[in-house]
Amino acid sequence: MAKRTFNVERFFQALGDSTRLRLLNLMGEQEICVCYFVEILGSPQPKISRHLAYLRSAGIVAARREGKWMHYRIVMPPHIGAAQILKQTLGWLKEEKAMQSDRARLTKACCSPSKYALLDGAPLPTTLQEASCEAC
Amino acid sequence: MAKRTFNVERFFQALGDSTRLRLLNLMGEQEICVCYFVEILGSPQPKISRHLAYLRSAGIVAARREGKWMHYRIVMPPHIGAAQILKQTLGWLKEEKAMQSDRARLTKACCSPSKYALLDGAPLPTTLQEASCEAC
DNA sequence: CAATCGCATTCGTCAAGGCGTATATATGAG
DNA sequence: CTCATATATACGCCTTGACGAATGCGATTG
Repeated sequence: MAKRTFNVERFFQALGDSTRLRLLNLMGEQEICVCYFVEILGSPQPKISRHLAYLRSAGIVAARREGKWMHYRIVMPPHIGAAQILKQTLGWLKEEKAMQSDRARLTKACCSPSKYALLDGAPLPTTLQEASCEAC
Repeated sequence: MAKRTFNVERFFQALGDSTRLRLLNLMGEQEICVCYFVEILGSPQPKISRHLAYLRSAGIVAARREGKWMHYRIVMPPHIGAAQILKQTLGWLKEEKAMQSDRARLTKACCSPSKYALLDGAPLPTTLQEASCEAC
């Protein structure tokens, strides 16, 4: 039920919020379930859901249901210019200290999800390549 | 009196408005006086001024006074990631039909500013390279 | 000095959007 | 069917920001 026609203003507006940038940074090339966002960002679950809905309405992310869990992933906008901007933004975020810290916490959480009440039993992020468990 | 610390959210928010994108597109590599924006966009002058102030506060444009006239130009943000995004966005805008139309009208207006009440006597945009008057 | 020009700012109004809290919905478990 | 879990949405409150209309301000002109 995302917006059918891509909207440039909406696209930039979606990037104009730090919570949403943190979510995009965590997704990167992976598909992640909502409970991980809640755990890593330490924000209330409704807040996370609302921002994910915003990103969905802007055509930047897509959701997939798996049982009780919802997985979110980045999708490239149909607009080629926007897709380039998005890629560049994601690359830029990777160099930000705060964003690296988020990603590090995510990696750590993935190594022992059972230690986090919210994550126990939840599906792990998929297609995660760049970090293996030797970080633990 | 622009914001001293560059703000990433503010940067993207500044790009999330079509009027501001049109202004940035018109500036491109030139320095343009406010009356040209008013003439080309056909918007009320206070509206133009407010959006230019927003872009200034986001650290994307700078203003220079010359007598009665104010000239605006794009300045690259101190943040290297933002600068790249901005450049890419400007390149993208050049390919948009509506943006090309704006630029065409600007070029035409520059050829005979005396035909436009608002522009008569106003300083021409400077460092305009890519378009000469053979368009007329 | 006063008038005018070019532009910026203020004011009132309205819609969008961010937040926390509470509640609804969907799925799986028992 | 009932309950618990995971997530989404609704609600009320507040802030931001977009707009038109009016006004303020700096600079040139006479």
